[in-house]
Amino acid sequence: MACRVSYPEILMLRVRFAPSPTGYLHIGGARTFIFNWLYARRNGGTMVLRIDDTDVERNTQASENSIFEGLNWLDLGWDDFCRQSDRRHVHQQAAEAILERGMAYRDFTPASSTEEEHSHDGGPWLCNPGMRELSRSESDRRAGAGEPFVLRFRVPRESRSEVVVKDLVYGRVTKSTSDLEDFALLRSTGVPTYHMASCADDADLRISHILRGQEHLANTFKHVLIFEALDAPMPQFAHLPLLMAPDGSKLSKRKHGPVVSVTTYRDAGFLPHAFINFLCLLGWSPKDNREVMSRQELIDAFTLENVNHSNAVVNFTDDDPFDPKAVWLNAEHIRSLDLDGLAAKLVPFAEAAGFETNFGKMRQIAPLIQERIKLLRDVSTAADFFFREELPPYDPNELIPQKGDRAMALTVLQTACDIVSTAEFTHDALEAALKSGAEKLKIKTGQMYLPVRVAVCGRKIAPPLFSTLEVLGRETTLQRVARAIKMLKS
RNA sequence: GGCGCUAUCGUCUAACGGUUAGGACGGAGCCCUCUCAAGGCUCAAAUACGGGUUCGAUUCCCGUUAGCGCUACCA
Repeated sequence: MACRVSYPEILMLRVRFAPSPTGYLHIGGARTFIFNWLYARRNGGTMVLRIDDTDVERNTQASENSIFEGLNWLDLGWDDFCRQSDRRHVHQQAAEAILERGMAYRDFTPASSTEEEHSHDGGPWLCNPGMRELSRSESDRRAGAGEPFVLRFRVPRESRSEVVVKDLVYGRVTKSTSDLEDFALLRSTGVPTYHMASCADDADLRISHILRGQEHLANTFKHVLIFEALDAPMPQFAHLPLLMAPDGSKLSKRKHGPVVSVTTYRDAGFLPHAFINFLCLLGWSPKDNREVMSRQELIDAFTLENVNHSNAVVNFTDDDPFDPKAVWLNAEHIRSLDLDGLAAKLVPFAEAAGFETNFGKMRQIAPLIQERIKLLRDVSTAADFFFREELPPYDPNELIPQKGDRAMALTVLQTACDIVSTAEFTHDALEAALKSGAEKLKIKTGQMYLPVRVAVCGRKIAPPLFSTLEVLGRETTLQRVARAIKMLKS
C-alpha cells in the first residue's frame, strides 16, 4: 500500500486536455492545452483530447463548437480523441469496483440538507452521520428497494494520517485525511461526478501525466485516493498557475465575457503562433530572457521545472481587451512573416472589412504595412486608401504643409500633377522627380511630399510615399491629386 | 470558518545565500527620418510587512497581512 506503482519511464508518455463544454474556450484553457501539447512534443508523447461532457445540464453544443474552433485555430492538433459521455460504462464499472472493495459506501441522506453544512464551526464537514457505518447487507437492501443514494468515497482516516501529492510543479503537497470529506463518486441519479469520471478515464486511457490548472491541486488528494482504490498506476501531476484578471479575480467566461475567448483573439487578427507565444510566457519562462520564440524553440525549451508557482494576470482593460505584450508579440511575429504568407493572411481581413481585393494586390500592399500593423485586422485602417475607389471626405487644410499655406499646397499639387503624369511609375523615378520638383519650387522635400500624401491617402499618417504611389498607379494618383486641387480651390 | 497554494518594477518575468536586483511590454525623452512605423540610445519604475538563522537574506525558517483555490449529488 505504501509504495504505489507509477507509469514506467519506458512506457509512452500520455497527456490529455479535458475541457468541459460549458462555455467557450477561454485563454486559460488554451494555455493548459498548449502546455500539454508542448510537454507531449518535447518528450515524444501522445496528446489526447477528451471532451468532459458529463454535466448534461450545462453542456451546450455552442460551447463544444467554440472549443473546436479555438483549438483548430491554434493549429497544434492532437493525437487521440474521445468524449466522456461515450464512456459511461468505464466510470460506472470503476465506481462499482470501489464499492466492492469497501472503499466507498452508499449515502441515503436526502439531497436537501445541504445548507446546514456551513454551520459546522471550526473543522470541515466529513460525512453524513450513520451512513458510513451502514452494514453492507442493509445498504444493499435499501438500494434494492429503490431508495436513492449518493456513492461516497470512504476516506481512510483511521488507517492513514495524510495523503501526499508529488506535484511536478509544486513539489510535495500534503493534506491530512482528517481534513478530507467523504466526497461523492456517484450522484443520486447514478451519474458519476467529475472526480469519478475524470479519474476512471485517466486510468483507463493510461494517462501518464496530468497537467491542469492549479484550481485542481486541492482536488488531487481525492484523485490520488481514487487511483489507489482503482489499483491503477499513479499518473504524475503537474499543476499550472492560474490566469487572473487585472482586478485579481480568476479569469472567467461569465464575468469577463468575450475578452477571454480564444476566438476574440483570432477574429482580431492575432497570429496563432503569436498567441501561443504570449500564453507560454504567462506562468512559464525559458529563464534566459528570450521572449519572441518560434514553435520549435518553445518545444525545445519547455520544461515543467520552469513553470512558476504564482498566478499571472492578463493585462486587459475595458478599453482594450488585449494585453499590450500580446499585441507587441503579434506585431513581432507579423514582421517576421514572409510577404506571401502575410498577404494571404491579410486578404480575409480586408474582405471582412468590406473591401474588395485579391492576393496579387495584397501582395503589393503587404510590404508597405508589414511593420505598421499590430493586428491583422489593422489592414482595414492602415491600407484602406488602396482599396477604396474614392477617398472619404477629409479636411482640405490637411493638405497644407508645415510652414506653408494654401497657395503653397496648390502649387505643390499642380507641380506634382505634371510630374505624375509623365514620370515613370517606380519608387526611384518618383522620388527623383518629386525631389527635383521641390528644388524647383525652392521648398523642403517634406513640404513637397505632404500635400501629395494627403491627396492620395486622405490623411497625413500613411506608408512611405513613393512606394504608395507605385502601388496606387498613375491613374488613381492623378485622379486624387486633381480632386485635392479642386478642394483647395473651392 | 477549515484546509491548500502564492507573494520581485503598473504587467509578464531573471537572479548557486554575496549583483549598482537583470530583461521584456507599456510610459517618458533623444537620435534616425518624406508623415507614421520600424530601428538605435537614455530615463523613471520592484524584493508586501515583522521577526529570526547567517559574516551576509529577494533567496532558508516562523508569524502577520493580502490574493487565489478547494471545502457541492459543478467541472
